[in-house]
Amino acid sequence: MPKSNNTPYIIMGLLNHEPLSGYDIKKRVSVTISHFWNLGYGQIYPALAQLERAGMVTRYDDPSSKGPEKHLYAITGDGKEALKSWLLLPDDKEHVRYEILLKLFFGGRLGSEKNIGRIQAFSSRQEKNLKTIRLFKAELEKMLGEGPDHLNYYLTALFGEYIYSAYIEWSREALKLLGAANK
Amino acid sequence: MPKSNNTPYIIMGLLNHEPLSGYDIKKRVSVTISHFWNLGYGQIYPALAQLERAGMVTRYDDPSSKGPEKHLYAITGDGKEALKSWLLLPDDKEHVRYEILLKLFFGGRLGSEKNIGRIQAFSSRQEKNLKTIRLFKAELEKMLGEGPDHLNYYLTALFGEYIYSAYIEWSREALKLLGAANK
DNA sequence: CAATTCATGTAAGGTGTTACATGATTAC
DNA sequence: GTAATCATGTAACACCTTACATGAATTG
Repeated sequence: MPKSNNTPYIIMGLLNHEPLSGYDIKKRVSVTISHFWNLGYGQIYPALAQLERAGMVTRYDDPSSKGPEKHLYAITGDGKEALKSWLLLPDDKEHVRYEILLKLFFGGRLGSEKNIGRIQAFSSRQEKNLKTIRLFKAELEKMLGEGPDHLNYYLTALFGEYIYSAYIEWSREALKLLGAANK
Repeated sequence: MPKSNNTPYIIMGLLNHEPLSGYDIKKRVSVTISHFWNLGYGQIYPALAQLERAGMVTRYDDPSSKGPEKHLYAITGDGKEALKSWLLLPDDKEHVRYEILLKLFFGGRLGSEKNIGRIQAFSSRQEKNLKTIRLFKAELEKMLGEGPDHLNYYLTALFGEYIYSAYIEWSREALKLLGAANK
């Protein structure tokens, strides 16, 4: 999805709570927003350098770090402003890409076994995702009273729960239809 | 999502039924698989040229076409083989990107009005998508007896119905929670 | 007669993934 | 002592989007 470039805003959104290193950012992203928007190191480190050049964040070295040097980044006033204007913009439509549906769509002549196996693997993957997001959601539920942020975090976890459940329900229905056609 | 390069296989999958032009392919994609994998002209035309060079498709000019010249492409034996091996490969995990969740996640301090408006716009969009996919699904339902392909097409439309419905249900629940927090 | 659709393609630029390179510290 | 984790970054490449360029035929 070129032309969006949300990467710097994701970073600034995280830095808006506390200073973090590139490595920290990657971990935060992995456990929270990676379900709906993932980032790699190859995006994070260059974006941090660019944000620093633009005066959106400032860098300083963590004195308490052992081992490799740790660079912490903090958001500046300009960064906060930029983050806010981005938040006020309307959101672009969602982008999805399901290779499983591509192979299902074109794989009618493959025999139902192949298609059944494919859907079963998909369903198992989604069961795992559902478990993960439910743990996360349960954590957030405990903190719902603590300010407006937690409700919003909770809503994104709830989204995941709805979607993963829908994947699983579709799988069950699809397997039923394929099984019936097989006889 | 670089490194997948499913574009040529999508094209060959479509050509496996009948010869088509680049323009035709774009239209087919739009009404069928665009819900889970879209392609632009900037991908289709170069991919067709490359497939021709690789001997996967052959090109000939449509004699019956009026106006601009129309180039039809047909799949070759090599192309059919390549398509089949791709179909037998396991599928890569799904890739999703929801800008709305990004802005929800970071937008807790914006005030619930903004967040409510965002979700309402999202929900309307999904209502439209749901209507579209239901029309498509109804068409396919009529043809379910006509060979194994139609069941598979139907399953992808069913997927869309499940997902769009889940989006809408989540929206309703999220709006309820935001409304309650607002009081 | 104006707008839309038919029809093909290229070029530029941005985004995202993967592999590579490096090395210290901690846990088992 | 070996594996995993901490930690930073670069480079190459592939992919995708957008804008551009062109022009005929059809529909209202």
